[in-house]
Amino acid sequence: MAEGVAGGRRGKLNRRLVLQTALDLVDKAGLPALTLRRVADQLHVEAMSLYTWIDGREGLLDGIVELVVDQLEDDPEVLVEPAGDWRDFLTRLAYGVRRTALDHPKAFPLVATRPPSAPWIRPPLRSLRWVETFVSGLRRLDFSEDAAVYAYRAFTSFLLGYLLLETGAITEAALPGLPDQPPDGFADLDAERYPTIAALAPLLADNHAEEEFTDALHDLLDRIERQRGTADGVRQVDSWTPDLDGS
Amino acid sequence: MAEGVAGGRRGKLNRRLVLQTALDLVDKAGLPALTLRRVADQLHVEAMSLYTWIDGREGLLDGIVELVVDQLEDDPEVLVEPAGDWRDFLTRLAYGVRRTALDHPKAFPLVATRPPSAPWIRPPLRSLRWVETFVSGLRRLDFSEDAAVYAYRAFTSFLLGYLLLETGAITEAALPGLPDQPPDGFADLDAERYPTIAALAPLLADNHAEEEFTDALHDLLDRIERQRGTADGVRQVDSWTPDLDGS
DNA sequence: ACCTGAACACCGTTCAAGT
DNA sequence: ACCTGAACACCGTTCAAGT
Repeated sequence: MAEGVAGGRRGKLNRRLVLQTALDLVDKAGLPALTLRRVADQLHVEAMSLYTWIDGREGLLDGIVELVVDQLEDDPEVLVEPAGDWRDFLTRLAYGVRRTALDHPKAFPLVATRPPSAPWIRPPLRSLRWVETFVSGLRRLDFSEDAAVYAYRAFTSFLLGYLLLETGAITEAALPGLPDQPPDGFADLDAERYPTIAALAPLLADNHAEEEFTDALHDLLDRIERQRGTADGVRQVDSWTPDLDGS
Repeated sequence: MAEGVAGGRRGKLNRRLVLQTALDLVDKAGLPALTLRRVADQLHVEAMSLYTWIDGREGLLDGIVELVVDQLEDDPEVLVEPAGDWRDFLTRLAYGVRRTALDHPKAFPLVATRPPSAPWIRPPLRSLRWVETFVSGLRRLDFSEDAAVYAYRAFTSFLLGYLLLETGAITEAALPGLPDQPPDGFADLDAERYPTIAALAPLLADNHAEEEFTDALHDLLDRIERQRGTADGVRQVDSWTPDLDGS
């Protein structure tokens, strides 16, 4: 079960090794189990040694997010340079992000909630590289500037909400519940107070995660296509005056 | 700025007072600042006294989520019994959840990521009460069982992704960045490596949160309406055999 | 029934010291 | 340049003791 790097140190420490060990720990034992001292233990090293490679606990968390997000680049299905049409481009990207999330369900809340380094970098596509890949890809596929930015926002909202719920449904087996119950959570339901829930229990318990993802993605792409067809960007725009601030 | 209850204890402790003090602390100082000892300090009490009212730190976090989610019931715009059509019902609910989220942007990640008590209870509508309200409301408005459950899933995914990003964009002013820069985050951008981002900087920085919410909600309702019109629930269903497990 | 004092295990982080 | 030992402040949680 995802042994990864942890378990014994070979050679010297390095940033990548520290981050991978931390991610392994989260994957196995969950976020609350992640402490500097435990990561250090795995590496047969003292906790203070980690400070050479990461900027404290906060820096470690950022590094884990970095590792998860960068993993997307190793996915052969995801195309950094769009080859087909834009629907193909975004579909491959969406499934790639989903695979990454499902690979690390316990780390995904971190990807979702760590404050990004700039307000316009949106989880789960939270790196300059992926923002550039996304918008430049769409620009090359004849999206207007407005449409590309609109698509980036809609795409990230969709992925974030959807995947956070899907990974969450995986994760929450680790609860203080009774261990010998079926994990549906309907066993102790008060059917008097919640009659509709009781009636819909089999439907609610059913899990069609992948089909729902496919359906919702399809509708999202339709939405992006529709918006792309309209004249200007997000509704009536009042302040598109392109005054570049900064340097 | 949202003084709330904290600052001095009048009378005896109680669960509500403990939770409200904790929520105030998160609203003001952020999640990392939340410790049992600090909550106790605010109440002029020792940390151990809290254990009478909450089940440790984990219980405190769950209680905060409870408080935020329950706040929705006090929103006069939100109708627990649907009065108009289903679009009105869901629109009021959506804006109500959004108001709640924007009231507590720093607590919203908690609402989003705390493991729910059952896998089919989906943030941010994460209480039996709200699940019941949602599905029974739609059932009364002539939604089929399948359509009501489908709508619940689509609605929660949408709200979660959208509001987590909107509240996140508010929160992340508390970063280790230089304090005298404009907070756009474009100042130190490497325009060579990220030319499209640089070109789209003004568009990316622009914030149309409310219009985007309105747009996306509109499309979501269309999607629900479309799905409602189709024959069965989520695509071709293979296992709708209603075998009620549990007691 | 409710709150406290003392204690414990564990945590992140520092700093001077080692190699 | 990299790692460590010792120390510190702070944390959650326990338990017996107070009222």
